[in-house]
Amino acid sequence: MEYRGYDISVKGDSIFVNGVRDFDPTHTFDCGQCFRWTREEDGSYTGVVGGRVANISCKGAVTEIKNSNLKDFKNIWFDYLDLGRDYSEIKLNISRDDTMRKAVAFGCGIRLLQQDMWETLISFIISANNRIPMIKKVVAAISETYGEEIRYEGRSWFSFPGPERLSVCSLENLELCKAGFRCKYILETAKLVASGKFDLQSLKTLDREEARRLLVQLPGVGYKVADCTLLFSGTRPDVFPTDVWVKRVMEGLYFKREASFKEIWQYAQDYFGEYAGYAQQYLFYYARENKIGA
DNA sequence: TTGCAGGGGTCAA
DNA sequence: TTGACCCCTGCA
Repeated sequence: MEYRGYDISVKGDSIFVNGVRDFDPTHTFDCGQCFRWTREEDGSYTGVVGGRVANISCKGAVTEIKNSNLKDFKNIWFDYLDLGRDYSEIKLNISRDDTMRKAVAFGCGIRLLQQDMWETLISFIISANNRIPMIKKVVAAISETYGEEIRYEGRSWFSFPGPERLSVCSLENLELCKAGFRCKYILETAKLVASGKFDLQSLKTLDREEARRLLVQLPGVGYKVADCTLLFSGTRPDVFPTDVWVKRVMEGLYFKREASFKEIWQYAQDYFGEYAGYAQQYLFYYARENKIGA
């Protein structure tokens, strides 16, 4: 059958999506935007999204989603994998110089996932002054402790707990998940969201600066975490999360001198415009994998 | 083996 | 503008 430009077929518990361009699971799941996907020996990735476990792999233009069905594909995976967006146009748009052309070629299979806003927010609160393997461990520990168990192919997976669940756990228990000084931020943020004092979904309808201004009022959230939350939840494609890596890369490749975070943010807005977030992700992946700025 | 610096930031002074 | 911060890893 055909669905929104893709040729879909179903075999057993697998969905085969034919016609997917600009997608490589390694680029997408290992570029630092998500922390819940595990690489399997065959190069496929298994992860948990919205209480569903799936295994995703790619052969040419055919993407296979195991442990899925047509309904889940339409309701979850199509949007999650950002399949409604034309990446060729984005790549063309942001390939404004040699550096960006190299970065885009290097991470050609990156797609920006439309992740759950709540999980993204907490994940990036954990990311503060932290490294990716550690962030993954902490997110996994929180899920195992407070989430729902899901069995798949003899293994246990766990959904990420909602704000209601996290808001009622004790700080002492949460600290067992090894988030360190970030635990109190997680707990306080959970309470604000669970009580309705902070409405995450409303961010989708606000303009960019208003959404950022609100997010940084949450404990443990500064502009970097706010921008990651907005970008990786598919809310705003035009933010440019600027961490020390991106800062060093921008200084080295564009400014040729030291520059402030604010300066870099403004430059990215002017230079990359509406797709600044995509540019950031290609640049970051390129820089990290090639140790540029290390 | 032990010790120490520092990490994809944020907060408070 | 600057240091502290949990926890873990890498490297003397």
